[in-house]
Amino acid sequence: MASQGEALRADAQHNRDRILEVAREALSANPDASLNSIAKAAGVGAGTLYRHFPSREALILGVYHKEIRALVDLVPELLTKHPPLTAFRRWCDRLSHYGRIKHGLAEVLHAAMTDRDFNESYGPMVAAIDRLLRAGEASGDFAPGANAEDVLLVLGFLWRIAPGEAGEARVARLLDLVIRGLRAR
Amino acid sequence: MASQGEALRADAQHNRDRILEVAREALSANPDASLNSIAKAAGVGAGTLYRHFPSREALILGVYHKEIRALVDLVPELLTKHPPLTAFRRWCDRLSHYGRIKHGLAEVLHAAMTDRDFNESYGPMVAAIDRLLRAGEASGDFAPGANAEDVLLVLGFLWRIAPGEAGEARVARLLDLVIRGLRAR
DNA sequence: ACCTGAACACCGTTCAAGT
DNA sequence: ACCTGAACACCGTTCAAGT
Repeated sequence: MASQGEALRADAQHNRDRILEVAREALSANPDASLNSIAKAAGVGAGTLYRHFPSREALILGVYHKEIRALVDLVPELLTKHPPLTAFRRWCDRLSHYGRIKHGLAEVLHAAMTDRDFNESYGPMVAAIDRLLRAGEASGDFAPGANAEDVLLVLGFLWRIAPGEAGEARVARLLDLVIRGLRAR
Repeated sequence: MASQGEALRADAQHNRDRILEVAREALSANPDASLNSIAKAAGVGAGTLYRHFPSREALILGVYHKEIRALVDLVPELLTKHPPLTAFRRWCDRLSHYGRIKHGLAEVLHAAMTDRDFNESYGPMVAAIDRLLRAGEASGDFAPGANAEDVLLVLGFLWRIAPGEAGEARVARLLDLVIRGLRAR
C-alpha cells in the first residue's frame, strides 16, 4: 500500500517488485487483465497480491507511480525553460502521452479524486497543475482564479482519445480549446 | 438490438419491455448490476436477455434511448426560445442532469464513439451539438470551425462530477470554461 | 421463432494452514 | 511476518432442449 513505509522483509519486497513488474506488462497488454492471472504470472499466491495491493486501483497506482512522479517533477523544469503558457501546453502533451500509453491510469485518477486514500498521488498532481495555473496568472496569460482540480477533470478527455492517426490532431484542437477557456480576456 | 425493426412476436415484445423496465431500475440503483441478476429479476432466462441485448452496452443504450432522444429533440426547441449561447448552455445543463442521474450513460456514449454499431444514438447526439455550434457561429458568439465530436468529448467531464453539493457549482464553472474556449475573440 | 436454465470457464476475495 | 492455494459466491456467455 505505502510505497515503502517501514522496510519490508526481503522476500516481501521481492514479491512486491515482481508483482509490479508483471502487472505493468500485463496491464499494458490488456487493461482488464485479471488480478488472479497477474498473481499467477508473478508466481505468487492470490493472497500475496492482495496483501500488497488491496484493490485493483492500488495496484495500478503502484504500477504507474513513477510516471506520475515524473509528471509532477516536470513542472518546475518546464517553468524555468518556457513561458507559462507553453509550459502548460507541453505538460498537457506529456500527460496525454502517458494517458494513452498506460491504459487504466484515467480510471485510477478518477477514483483518486473521490477516494480520500489516494491523495498521495492525486494531491501532487493537483499541486502541479496549480503551479502551472498560478504561473500563467502571474504572467497575465491566464484569467485569475482557475481551479486546478477542475482543470484536471476537464483534461480527462485526453484519456478517451483513441491513439490512432487522427488522435494527435484531436488532442491539439481540444487543448487549444481548453487553453482559450483559461486565457485572460 | 434494433429498437423495433420488424414487429416482434407478442411474447418477445413483452419480454423486451420487461427487461428494459427492470434494467432501468436495477442500473440506477447500482450501475454495475449483473446481467444475470437483471434477467432473473425480469423473470426471463439469461439467454433471452442476450437475445435482445447482445452486450451490456446495448442494454444500457436501450434503457436510456428515450432520454437521449429527448435530449436531441430539445435542441430545436431551445434554439427558437433562446439566443444560441444560452441555448447551448441550457442544453449542457440538461445533459449534465441526465449524465449524473443515469449512471453508465457516459461509458456507453464513449463506447458508441468508437464502435460503429451504435451510431444510431451517437450520430444524432453529435448532430444536435453541431446545430448548437453552427447557430452560435452564425450569431457571431462562437469562433467558426468548432467540431461537435470534440465538444461532446470534452463535455465528458459532466459525468465524472459527483452529484454532491459542490457538484452544481463545479458544473457551472467548467461549462463557463468550455464556453469561453468556444467563444469568438 | 422464441424461451429456459443448466453448464462452462473465469472472476475477485478470503482464510486456514503452512514456513 | 509473510506466503500459499483451495474454496466461495458470483460473473458473462453459450447452447441443448423445450414450446
